[in-house]
Amino acid sequence: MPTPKSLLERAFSLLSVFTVDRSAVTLSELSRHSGLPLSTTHRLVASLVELRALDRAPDGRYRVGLRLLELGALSPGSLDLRDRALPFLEDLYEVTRHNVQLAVRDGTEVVYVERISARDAVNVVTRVGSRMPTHCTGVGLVLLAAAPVAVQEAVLAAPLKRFTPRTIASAPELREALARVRRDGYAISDRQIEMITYSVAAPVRGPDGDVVAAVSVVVPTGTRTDTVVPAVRTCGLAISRALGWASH
Amino acid sequence: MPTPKSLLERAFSLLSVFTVDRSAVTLSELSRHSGLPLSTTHRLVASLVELRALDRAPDGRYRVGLRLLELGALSPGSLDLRDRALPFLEDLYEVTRHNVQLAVRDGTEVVYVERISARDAVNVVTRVGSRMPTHCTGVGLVLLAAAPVAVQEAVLAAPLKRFTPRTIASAPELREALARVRRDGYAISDRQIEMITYSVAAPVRGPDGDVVAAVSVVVPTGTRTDTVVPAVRTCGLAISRALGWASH
DNA sequence: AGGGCGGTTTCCGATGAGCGGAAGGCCGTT
DNA sequence: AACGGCCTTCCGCTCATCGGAAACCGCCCT
Repeated sequence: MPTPKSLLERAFSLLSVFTVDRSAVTLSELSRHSGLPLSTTHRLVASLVELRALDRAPDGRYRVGLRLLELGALSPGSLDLRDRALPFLEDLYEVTRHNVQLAVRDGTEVVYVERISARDAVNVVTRVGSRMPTHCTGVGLVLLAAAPVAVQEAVLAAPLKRFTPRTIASAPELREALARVRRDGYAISDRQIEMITYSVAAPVRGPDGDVVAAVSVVVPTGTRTDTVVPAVRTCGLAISRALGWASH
Repeated sequence: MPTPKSLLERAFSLLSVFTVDRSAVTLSELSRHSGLPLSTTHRLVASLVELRALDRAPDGRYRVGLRLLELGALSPGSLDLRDRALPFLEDLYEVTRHNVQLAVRDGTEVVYVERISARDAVNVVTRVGSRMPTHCTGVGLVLLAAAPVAVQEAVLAAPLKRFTPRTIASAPELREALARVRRDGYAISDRQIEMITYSVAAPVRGPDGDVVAAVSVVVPTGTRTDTVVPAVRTCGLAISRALGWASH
């Protein structure tokens, strides 16, 4: 948070203090974590509460306000995409009984817009609204493979975060993986996040044929791919069709 | 939008231009609908794009950015509540095969935080993040019945919007309905929104026993209540228990 | 009781960020 | 060529914002 100057920047650096494991904070915590002077924080927070962007709990702590949930629900993918995709995601879940996810790309990252979580499934690292790098997730590889070259270069140029020994961590490896995704039409991210799971992802296309999202399912290491892959690919095609895409 | 003066107010009046059926707008539309001068709009929008609160589509139109989805996902209910409740909501869906909803109260309105939509269910008026009045929805009645008196009075004092001939539209009716909810421990909102559906709702309690949310299921008019009511109530109790509530 | 402490709220003068009218550029359409 | 949307840039005035300081409020400890 290097000295934000504009008011909006300040306001957002306040909002950025909230994370999954820090969802209710006091005023002073907000001040400390955002780096803003206390009195400034106080004033801004008051405005944000006024606008319902923040909520003040009876105990004095602040939480993210429902206004933001409302606005977030309008973000691309949360509207058309989400509604149309849901039934097909449910089908995919029905078949696989593992975590099913729908994600879109935002810059060099992926953002999950929908998730169906199996009650007793492996992994729960992702949630709606959360971000992950593109290089190490199934959805990421699918979305990156279809992204503008500039974005791909940006990812390739930056250091690739490693989660496990199997994580793609070098540019050549990543290039090869992307080529494979383009050739095959789907991606497998094998034990890149955790050693006990791999994910299979397929593209979702809009009416013009460009990739607007990716579906994936996360299954335990050892699951046979020959049943999962067709299911995911079919799901991707089905959602694409529901979005108005007609294969050439 | 009566002449917002603070910068944040202006920014939010821009964001408020976006709605479910107006999710992509041009700069001038933003200016017109928000009432802000064009050059001001231009400057603010640029900042918001910078912060990823807005996205600019290739065609020049603006959409709500994924940053807001990310932040919205941290709002109360979207975190703890949502995750813990989901499995039980799925159970309820499994049993009823109709639209299942989870909502919290925000001031005098309810906001839906989770929804499981049956593919071929009646009604799709609600969606995650959307708001409804308290007086005419099942979840609304449950939440209002448990709300501070000040909130109840505020609702009773304001005009009650009527959707159908069956909508509760007078203060005495509403008082009686709330009393019934408190007595029975659940609410039935019969044909208040559409004449072809009614909804059954039950409270969800936090560790301290206070009502933090409400579950409901929307079923077609004519469905027998004696199977639906126990299912919804049980679901509400199950989620409460999962949240740490122990019925004294 | 006293006193220290962490958090919260209020005040107010200086200042620079934000304001928005105006002018100019870039399409399509008539 | 002229018109009419829409978008972008410029720039001098001014008022909203800034933040240090000081008071305020429980709360715990001695």
